[in-house]
Amino acid sequence: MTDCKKIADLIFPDVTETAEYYEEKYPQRVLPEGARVTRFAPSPTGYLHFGGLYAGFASKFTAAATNGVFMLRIEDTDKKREIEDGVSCIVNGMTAFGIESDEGVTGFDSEKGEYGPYTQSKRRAIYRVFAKKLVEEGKAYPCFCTAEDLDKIRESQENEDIKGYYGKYAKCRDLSDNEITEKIKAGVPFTVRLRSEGDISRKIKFDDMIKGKIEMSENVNDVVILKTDGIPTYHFAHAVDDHLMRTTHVVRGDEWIASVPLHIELFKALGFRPVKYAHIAPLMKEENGGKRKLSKRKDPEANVTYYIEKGYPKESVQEYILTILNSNFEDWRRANKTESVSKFPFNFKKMSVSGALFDMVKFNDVSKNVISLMTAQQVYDYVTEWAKEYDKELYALLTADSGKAKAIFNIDRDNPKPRKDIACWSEVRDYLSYFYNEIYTPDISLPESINKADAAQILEKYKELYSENDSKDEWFAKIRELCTLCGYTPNVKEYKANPEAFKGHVGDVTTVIRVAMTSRVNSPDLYYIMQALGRDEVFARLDKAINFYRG
RNA sequence: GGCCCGGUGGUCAAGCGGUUAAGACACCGCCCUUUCACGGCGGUAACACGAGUUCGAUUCUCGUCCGGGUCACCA
Repeated sequence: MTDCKKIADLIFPDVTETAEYYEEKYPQRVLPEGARVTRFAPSPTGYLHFGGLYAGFASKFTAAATNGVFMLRIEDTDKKREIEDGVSCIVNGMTAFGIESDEGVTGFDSEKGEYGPYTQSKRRAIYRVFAKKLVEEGKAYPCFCTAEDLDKIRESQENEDIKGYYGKYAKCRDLSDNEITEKIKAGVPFTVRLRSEGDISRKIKFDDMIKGKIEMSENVNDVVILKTDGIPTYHFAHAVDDHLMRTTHVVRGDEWIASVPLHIELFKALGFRPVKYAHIAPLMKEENGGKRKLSKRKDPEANVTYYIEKGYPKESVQEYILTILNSNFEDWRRANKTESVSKFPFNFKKMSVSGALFDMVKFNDVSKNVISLMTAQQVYDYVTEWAKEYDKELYALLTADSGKAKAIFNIDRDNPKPRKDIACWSEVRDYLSYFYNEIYTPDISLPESINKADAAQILEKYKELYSENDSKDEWFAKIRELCTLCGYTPNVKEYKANPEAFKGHVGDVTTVIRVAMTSRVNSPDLYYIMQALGRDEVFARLDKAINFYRG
């Protein structure tokens, strides 16, 4: 007859508290009906992954949509993989993209909320209380197998359908009290394993919020719950933490589905009520015509700092994440053009069951739309804030004459059909380079349809006509006049009806002027550009172009 | 290999027994327009395959194939 109590005391001489103490310390939350308590629980093992942000948003939105609570918990139980500023990477990444937590870690060594600590390494004592309880009840036991022992077991299981520490492979499952006592007294390192009561022929069923009903065999593995250093594994920490923090819904990557039977068994063994799960499919990346998981190592866009460096506003990131997170988001957005995303009724049922391809083209489109709706002032503020850090030269240029900069950003912006030119702030330098000689590198080569002699003629005539005091209508009237003067027609329809009669139409003429002014065939309204440039610069560029075309 | 999940246009996706199989991005064309855009209209393009069940399957069942995940003292 084994004396579990004795073994437990032997293993956990440091434990003085009881499970009941913690049950009382972290009482059931008092929340409105249907409120969900969720958490984002990353490990500080590297930069914040876009997929992590994606899952974090899903957690955040579901809590927000139900007036629940959203927590940030740091899962730092693997000291080997941890990196130094891992926690700040996570916290900064979340604030940069506007995911605020109601409770949890707020920075290095700081947190808020009544259910903490929210950093697993600070919860060691708690885990040990519950592990001890399991040992006392005979539901867990010490295991003295070494890494080599385990390797051998693995090798011997090559032809086994079920791999792991169970049945005849679970060598330490039935050690006698004496053996255990001796080894522990001798200081032999050990882990604590769950004594699984699962049966492979029995099925467990659970209802995933996203994937629906799933049926799997019960867990049979005596998995380790406490490592040799006394720190819990993910599985054990998950059960203890989410129970004590009174989490109702666990949103996580679907790589966890396979361990749900284990988690359910753990909750049961601990006497906890299981949480509800929502397993999210991973974001994919296209490669050689195939799909693969967005990779931290291979894909720069997997790192959220990529979006910060490129200067994507957080609104764009949120908007895009929502479009791939909930299939009806775009419809909602069309119906609620200016509404804050926090008003969106987020719903797991509208989530994709399989992994979506991360589409940079679509993301840029979404971002252009978001930015097109901003005012010139907002754009200016965002750009300068970004440039201050990532493009000091641009920052200096913009802030030296903020009036000019805002006027530039305002071109074609304060109207019902704003342009959609900018996807991120790092594109701004190129977008407005021609307004600033300091960063402008002219390249006034013409499209093939226009020859240099004609271009030079247009420009020469235009020099005689242009006046910086013209109103927009007057300016345009002169462009039309210029067309006629040079053998072009101001009327596009007329040109199309009779292309032989003209060298081209007004579009060609403005293209010549546009190229001379901006080095591009595509730009915002030319009139305002020329206004912003000023008389001297306009003529200087006209002359320069004429000389260039005359050779 | 065992177990789990998935497979609708190039991409993301609605639809869940009877539909001309939505919509968005991309692409093409037209219209609007002083240009460039924006916008509007239209177009190309899809139910992986094979059997069932059914009066009728994209929708249900089974099999095949393909993709993904998982089988650690990592999370």
